[in-house]
Amino acid sequence: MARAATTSDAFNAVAEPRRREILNYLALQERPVGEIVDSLRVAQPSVSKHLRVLLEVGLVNVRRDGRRMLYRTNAEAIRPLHEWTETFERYWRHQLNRVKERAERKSNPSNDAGPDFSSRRKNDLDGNKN
Amino acid sequence: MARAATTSDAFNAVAEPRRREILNYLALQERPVGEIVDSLRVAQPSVSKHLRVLLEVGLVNVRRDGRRMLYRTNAEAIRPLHEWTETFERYWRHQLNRVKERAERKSNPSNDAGPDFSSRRKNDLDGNKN
DNA sequence: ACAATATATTCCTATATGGGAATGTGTCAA
DNA sequence: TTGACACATTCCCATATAGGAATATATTGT
Repeated sequence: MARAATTSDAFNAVAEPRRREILNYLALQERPVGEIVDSLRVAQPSVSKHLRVLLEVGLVNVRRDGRRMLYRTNAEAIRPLHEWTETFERYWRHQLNRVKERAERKSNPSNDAGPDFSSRRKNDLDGNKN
Repeated sequence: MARAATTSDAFNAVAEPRRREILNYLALQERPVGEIVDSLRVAQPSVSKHLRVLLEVGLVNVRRDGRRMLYRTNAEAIRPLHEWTETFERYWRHQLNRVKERAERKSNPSNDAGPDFSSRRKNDLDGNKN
């Protein structure tokens, strides 16, 4: 199986950075495609395609105004993401506390041991990725 | 250009539903891979691969315990997503107000016009997709 | 040293992507 | 009707997936 379609849900649609920019831009006011093109410096067909994806997952609305199409962010569709991330809020608060505690104990001089590999994080295995 | 790598940032990593499940599961406690396999009913190699992605973007931590690897969600890495979605909170509040107003006006009987296509949303153009 | 356990990696393939270029479609104005 | 303008769609392609199957690696107990 390949990766899920970008149009399968808001999570996938929003994974693309340009689409996030567009959503930011269209949050305040509705705007015609041409203004998005000019403001974000992206080719027009590219913008149209991104808007199509956003429209399919309900992240934007459109209405026609003469020959222009006015798009606007539908903030409501972002709520599910907000709510999912929110369930982790209490955890990072805890972690912050733990970090603080460790920092406080740090004033206590006792360990000068080597580096700690007990909890690897990203760049340990980055190896290659340029 | 193809889609950005799943390992390019938290947004992309989290787009995959199974990876979100894993993050939920590992938020409370650290767990060995085997338990994830059993609990979420996913093939072991699949779980390992998802964990690799999550590790590369810093969404989980690991530490070894004998022959087991204990993974745990690093909630802190989810904050950027939370913060991005948060910038839209005020907008959906506004929209909710507008919806409420409309609902209140609804008690006023006056319009029986046809359907409104002025603001298309998803399923209007869904056409085919299965 | 060896078998058993736990996890990671590799190989395979169908599928969807995003950008660029070219072209299609719809709307207005004269 | 025709031309100009504003968008949308199509075609092409290099690239990266997620899952399944098979295999590799690491650690422990005997």
